Amino acid sequence: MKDTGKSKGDITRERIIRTALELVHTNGFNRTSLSAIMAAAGVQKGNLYFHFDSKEALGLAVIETARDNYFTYLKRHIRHPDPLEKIKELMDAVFTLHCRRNFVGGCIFGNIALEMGDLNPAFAGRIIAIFQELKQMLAEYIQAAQRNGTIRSEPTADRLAGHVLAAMEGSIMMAKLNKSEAELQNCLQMVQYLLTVGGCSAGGTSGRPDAS
Amino acid sequence: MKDTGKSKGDITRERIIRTALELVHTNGFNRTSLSAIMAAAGVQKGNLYFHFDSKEALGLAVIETARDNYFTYLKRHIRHPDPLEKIKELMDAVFTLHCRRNFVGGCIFGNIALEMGDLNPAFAGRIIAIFQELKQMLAEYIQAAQRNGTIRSEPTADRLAGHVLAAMEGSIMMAKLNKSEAELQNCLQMVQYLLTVGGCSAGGTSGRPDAS
DNA sequence: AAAAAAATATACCGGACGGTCTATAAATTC
DNA sequence: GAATTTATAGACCGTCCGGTATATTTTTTT
Repeated sequence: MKDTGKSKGDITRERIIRTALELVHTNGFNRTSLSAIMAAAGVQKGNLYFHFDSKEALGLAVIETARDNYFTYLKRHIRHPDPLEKIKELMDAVFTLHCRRNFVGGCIFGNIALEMGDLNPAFAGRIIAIFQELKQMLAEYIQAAQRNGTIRSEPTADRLAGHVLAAMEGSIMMAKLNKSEAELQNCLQMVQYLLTVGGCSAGGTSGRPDAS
Repeated sequence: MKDTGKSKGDITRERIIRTALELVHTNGFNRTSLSAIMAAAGVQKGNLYFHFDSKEALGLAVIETARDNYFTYLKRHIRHPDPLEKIKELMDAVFTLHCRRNFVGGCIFGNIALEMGDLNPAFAGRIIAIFQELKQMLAEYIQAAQRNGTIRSEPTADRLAGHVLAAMEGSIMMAKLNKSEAELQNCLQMVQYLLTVGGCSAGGTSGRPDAS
């Protein structure tokens, strides 16, 4: 038969990754055992090791898939032409994701960053690159909004983007810990304050956030 | 002999906690094995289990000691009478700590928050309380500065404090991941922007941060 | 000094871990 | 349809894990 895209092995491989992704997201990498992945994916050990050389290799594939899912999801939710609105849409999309998960798991990239940052250079390198992508995405929107006049021009777009990303990760940490969206909403408002108050010419499309 | 404070057992117990604290800080709780603690503390298993009922009990004692060390350290480094300066001193003290560690380990509370937040309610509860203490500390300084006129009065002190704490944790995560203090310094500056720019009457003792 | 309590040492346990090896079963190629 | 590659299954291994049970030493009390 001609090659029609996905072979049986590909499907199994993807199912393993998808299953492992969910388990790693909620339990962390080290606490997710191969046997747990095998049981959840309905796969025997020999099969798993046919598709992946090691647990680390599977972990890297999981990170890659998580990244792809994440950016696909983000791009699907950022539709507004105005750059400042795009930033809000981005943050809102991220935070909605965590609310839907009932704050279980938190940010899988942040989790891996803290769990493996000091232990596995390969993992750390991939997470660094993913955060860099995210920061770049934010920085482009911010820069456009600065040219637009809807965001203050004083601190560099890069600096502002770095802070927004850090604040988001910190807020997600607090949300996971407290099982509450309060800190996520607060982050959204505080970032709006930081970006728009003082030194920006126009109020943009939504104006200043209220202090409710 | 009369009781002169620390018995031999107390000293051993403290040595175990101190050793475990360092190991947990750099490797995480789950990846720190009892045998590693035993080897590093020069203690046999029977001795360890004489002082602690379980690994979890030891972990809770470690968190408690880390908390005490942390607040003692902070209070020692916050000396300025001006509340806005106190906030800067606090952040600076925290960040200096991480620089001195060469960004290895990061924030032990944040680490445990992400590692155990979904898995161990006892751990999560203690970390929640510690972050609450920190937030309260920040909120008091912020509120004083708001009355002072050196910090804008619009968002609640509580809201601002929550954001500062989240931003700090996120920055420490990035610093640990990238082994760089850049994100810590950026956090300090962005927080100063957020707190002081727009709506505050006076420039305080140090004025606006430059964008270097 | 004897008795009691506190503190430390050591051997052991069941189980889970990541990983390897070999045997098949299924699909593809020739 | 035979050969060969791809894919799956399952038994096995050495190691380390947290925890227990017991023995021994040290300290304190009487």
